Amino acid sequence: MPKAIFQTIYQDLKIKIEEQQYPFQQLLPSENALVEHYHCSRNTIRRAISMLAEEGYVQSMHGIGVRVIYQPVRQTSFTIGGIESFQESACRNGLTASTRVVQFTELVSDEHIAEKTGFPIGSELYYIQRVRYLNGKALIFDINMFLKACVPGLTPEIAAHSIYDYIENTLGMTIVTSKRIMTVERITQADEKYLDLNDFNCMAVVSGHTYNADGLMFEYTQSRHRPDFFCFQDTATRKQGYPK
Amino acid sequence: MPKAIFQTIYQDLKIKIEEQQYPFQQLLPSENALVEHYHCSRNTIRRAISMLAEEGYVQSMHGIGVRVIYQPVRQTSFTIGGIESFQESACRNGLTASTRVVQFTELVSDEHIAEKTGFPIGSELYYIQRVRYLNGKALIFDINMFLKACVPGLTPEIAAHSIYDYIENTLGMTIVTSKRIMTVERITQADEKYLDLNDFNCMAVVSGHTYNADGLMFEYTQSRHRPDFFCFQDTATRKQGYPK
DNA sequence: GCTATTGACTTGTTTAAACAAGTATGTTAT
DNA sequence: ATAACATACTTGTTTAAACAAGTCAATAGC
Repeated sequence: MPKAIFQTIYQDLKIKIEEQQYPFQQLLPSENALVEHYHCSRNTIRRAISMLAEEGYVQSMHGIGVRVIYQPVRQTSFTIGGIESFQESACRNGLTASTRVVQFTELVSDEHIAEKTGFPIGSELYYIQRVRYLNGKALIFDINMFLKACVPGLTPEIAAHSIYDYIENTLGMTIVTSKRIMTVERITQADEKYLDLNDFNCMAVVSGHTYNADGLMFEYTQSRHRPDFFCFQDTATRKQGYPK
Repeated sequence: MPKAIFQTIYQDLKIKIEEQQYPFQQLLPSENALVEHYHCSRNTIRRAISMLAEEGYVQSMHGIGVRVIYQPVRQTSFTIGGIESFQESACRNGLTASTRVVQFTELVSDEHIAEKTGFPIGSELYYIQRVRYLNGKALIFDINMFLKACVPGLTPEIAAHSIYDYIENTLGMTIVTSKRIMTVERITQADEKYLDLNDFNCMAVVSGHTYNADGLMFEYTQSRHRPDFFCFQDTATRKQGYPK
């Protein structure tokens, strides 16, 4: 439900670019032209455009215009982007997804856990292990740790469905920022035990720290993907005025 | 060299956060307080803050303030971020780097290459293979393809040093946007031939398309990393007003 | 024919103002 | 005591305006 004007314009432009009404390599209408079209101020247009630029849809050129650099990508594997739940990602990738909870316990953060996850020593946590199935194949092994105080009433049943759905819709908590680190690690015994591995000896691992609307880190997640079903997309823009 | 005011404020706040003058979990001074401090408008302050939020340094909370969520990260392996050359990354990670050019040829894009790289069929390209050494170990295998028309006069000597340095400082071209895809792939014969692999049967692969200031894609790169020396960091923020 | 300049575009930066909306802390009335 | 309200903060959105700076093409002057 985008209520803000800039959100509406952003979405509208985005769709038009994806549908190639504004084709690859062409210029968008000038900011002033868009101001007339959408009946808003130039600042609002610029905000929408800057969001598109961040996502690698367009690129502004001083004195020239705004060029479309979006090209449709064929999705072959399981693509990760933004802050999404497993359900959302699976849906976007057009795959049938299911989840099996293989461990659901509580524990208290000790020195070793604190070092690895960033939870202060003594924090009470839920510890969850889940196997994710895509089109029937066991491809992803998820380890989640939640601050118990932030996610009260979590059950294995909820974990089997969607924890994010529970957090956002039942608890009414908003997820805002997620910091993630991608690495490639050797397979573990748990990987071998639970997943359908094809003689791979490595896994694509996404480790993430998630913050709620209060700026409190309430989740640490490690998501271990079988290499041939893993894909992560990113767009980087060069900062102007780099040091030196 | 930040000339813009918002750049200066952004850098100043960033340093103060990194030095923990504004510690983790605390609130920044309010926007109005910062307006007084920096003698600028609120919009300019907000722009600096929004840049920090994008990088996962702070998180704004409506009606409350702006919370610092930056925590120093220990850099264990070779970290990739932003748009950086190999030289820049190596320097930031405190490693000694060297490069060996193992192939330097020209070729013309055919159907197969066009499909994989996005260069139009018939484009004249430089094709370069390089082995990257970190602290003396062969850990990264790079494949680069450059639009010959955009990077004239490229030589193996330049490739052994820094192509980005040549592009930006000698040719005066500006690199603006880079779209990257991270995957994990099985090792190839070239990986085995050139790199010091420790019985890994996978590589961390970063494939990237780079655009210059004209919005023209002029580079396709595939960078193949030995898993234990690969790390990619990312910060995602949840979009408000998500569809439905 | 060539160069220099002008002018009409484009995007980039900054300001000032107004109002909306969320949060916290009072005080008041019940 | 508690609920309701006022109010003084906070950040969020939008507008209008002015000027800077980059690009491009037509034009004027040589």
